[in-house]
Amino acid sequence: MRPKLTLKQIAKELDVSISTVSKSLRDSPEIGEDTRQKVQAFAKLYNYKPNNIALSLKNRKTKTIGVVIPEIVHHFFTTVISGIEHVANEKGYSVIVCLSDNSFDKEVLNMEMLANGSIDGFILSVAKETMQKGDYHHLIEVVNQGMPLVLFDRSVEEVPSDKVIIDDVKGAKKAVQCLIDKGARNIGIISTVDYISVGKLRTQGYTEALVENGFEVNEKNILKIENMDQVEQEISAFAESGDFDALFAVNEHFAAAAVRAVRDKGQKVPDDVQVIGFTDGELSKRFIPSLTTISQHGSRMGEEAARLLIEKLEKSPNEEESYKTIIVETGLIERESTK
Amino acid sequence: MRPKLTLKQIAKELDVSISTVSKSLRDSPEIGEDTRQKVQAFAKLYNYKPNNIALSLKNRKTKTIGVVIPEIVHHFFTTVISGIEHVANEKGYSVIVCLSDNSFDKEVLNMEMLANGSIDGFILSVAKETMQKGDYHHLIEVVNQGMPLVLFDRSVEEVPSDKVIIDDVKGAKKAVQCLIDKGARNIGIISTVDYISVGKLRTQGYTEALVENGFEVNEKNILKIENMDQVEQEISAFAESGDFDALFAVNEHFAAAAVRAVRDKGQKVPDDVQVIGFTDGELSKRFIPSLTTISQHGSRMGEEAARLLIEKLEKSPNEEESYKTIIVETGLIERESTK
DNA sequence: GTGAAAGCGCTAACAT
DNA sequence: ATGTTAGCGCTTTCAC
Repeated sequence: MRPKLTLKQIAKELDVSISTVSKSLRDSPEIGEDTRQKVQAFAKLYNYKPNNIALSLKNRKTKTIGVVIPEIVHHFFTTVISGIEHVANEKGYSVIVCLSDNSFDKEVLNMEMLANGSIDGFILSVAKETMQKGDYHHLIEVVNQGMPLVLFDRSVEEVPSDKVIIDDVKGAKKAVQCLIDKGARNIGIISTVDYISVGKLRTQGYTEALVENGFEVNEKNILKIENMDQVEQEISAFAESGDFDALFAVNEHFAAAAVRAVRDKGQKVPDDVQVIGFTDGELSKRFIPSLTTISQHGSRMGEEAARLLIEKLEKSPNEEESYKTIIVETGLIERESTK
Repeated sequence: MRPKLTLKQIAKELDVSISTVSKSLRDSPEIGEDTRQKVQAFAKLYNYKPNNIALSLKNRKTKTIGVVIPEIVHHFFTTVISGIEHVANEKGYSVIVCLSDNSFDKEVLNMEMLANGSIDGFILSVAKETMQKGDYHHLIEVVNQGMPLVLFDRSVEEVPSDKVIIDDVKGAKKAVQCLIDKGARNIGIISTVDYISVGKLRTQGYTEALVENGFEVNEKNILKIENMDQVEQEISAFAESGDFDALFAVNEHFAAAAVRAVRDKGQKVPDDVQVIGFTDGELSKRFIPSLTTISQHGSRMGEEAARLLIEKLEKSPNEEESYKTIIVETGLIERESTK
């Protein structure tokens, strides 16, 4: 077992001072040609690589980005991470991923841990529980300490920071408009409870689209799923409860469950009931029928978030503060679950 | 903007020495009761937290685990990460995730980056390209430097390290046996090319199961998918090519595609053709028909890997070296795609 | 009971 | 052209 080489050891080995070694390796003009050659050759031979931790301590920056997300077993977040990774690596940054499990406490804990020098800045999507509590101290605290923060997807107005979001209202309108254009007249929405901002906004988009098309909004056509353990049952009951010719689901699981509920009811998708989802994942693509969906472009969001963060990290500290919000356009992907 | 507090500042503020502050905070008995109280109160008030980087440098350990995986947009890896995260956090470790994108070069680069002091040990699943090349220098190098490494899923014999794998052969046999028990007589397998060890092993399991049951093995019933861009077409052609009454797919995408191919051919799942997959993801669960599958217990694998790594990290360095291989049992989850 | 000093690995201003 | 020194934030040994 051969432990990692340090400058000190090289210096001893070559019988020069540590700083000579350091300068040689960084091609400082102060150093004589021959010494430089010698040192570089030695370093190369033994595959010297500077210690990141020491560099971090010295430079007061770690070149790593902390990502905190509610859950990873979720295709959307996964694509976001992938987007973040790509631009981060491109610019020489590492990514450290923490999961909040949608818990407020874990979110706080993770952030504290990372904020103590481990990272240069945050990219974060707020935990469900945090939104519920409406307590954003930890986020505000972090920006007060001068650590850049980019919020994405589940973002909150109360925190002064860069943001990358989609236009949920517009996306939902797009979905509903699509259904109306395809002849739907009695459209149900399967959404989440209102404290999840995306659920709320998508419901709003649904309502607006109906109104703009001169349709009535019927509260009975709006399902807000509370308990994630009973998604199937709730959706089944909902489908039974009304005479829908189209259903708009705010995520792909709900959409899949909706298709199943329609089937169970003895109706056909898309002939009797059209279904449209939100978030374009594997499930939507592979499902039979494959699901028409509003795509969120997760990896685009990740890329934008990373770019925004790195931009902030690398600008001179005395530039004036300003926060951007990037709205990533949603797309409509038509597949088999609509006519 | 209020930057992070350091020991130095506390010392100045309280007009004591840095070491007094340090000791007070760590409840050293050397320090007088009153000073200790004073320091601790101050630290608490201003929410002092020690700098991780400085601690890492001092202790020569980072309390973080590096995870390198081929891709994240893949439910299995996602569940593994989630498993790793949970036990890591429990034991006070952070997790830093890097993607190799199945590229040899990116795998090497990522590992070099992480190995330079950023982490205490690796959990890794080998990139496709790396397996293809059969070049494991970077892995061996890392263990030679004394950095613990745990390989999971796509593991390689050539590297002396702990391993967490599933018994692919046995899992595949379980799948095929299930099909045979349910009356299948002409079973096709949809696999990957042989340099992907899991593809090879699962194909082997398939063959063994057939032989053990007194069936003939027909090369024409074995599809090895080469080009991931043409999965659908290849599977369609394969389904058309034979008169199968059951198909065993080595992952869930292939299984979903198989169902579709069967449908396109005008046959029914499971009545005419039964289908069974490998890896239990969202897709299998939500698909219609939902897919019978061999489950890999990704999060169990992640947990085991993390436990193995942390165990090694925390044992005294002079204990004798020994490598464990943990085989996580596969399970059979019966759903609608089999009779 | 408190503080000074060394050291983790590295860089850079400042000697020589 | 090379070396010495200080310092990033922290712990710990050793003096006082």
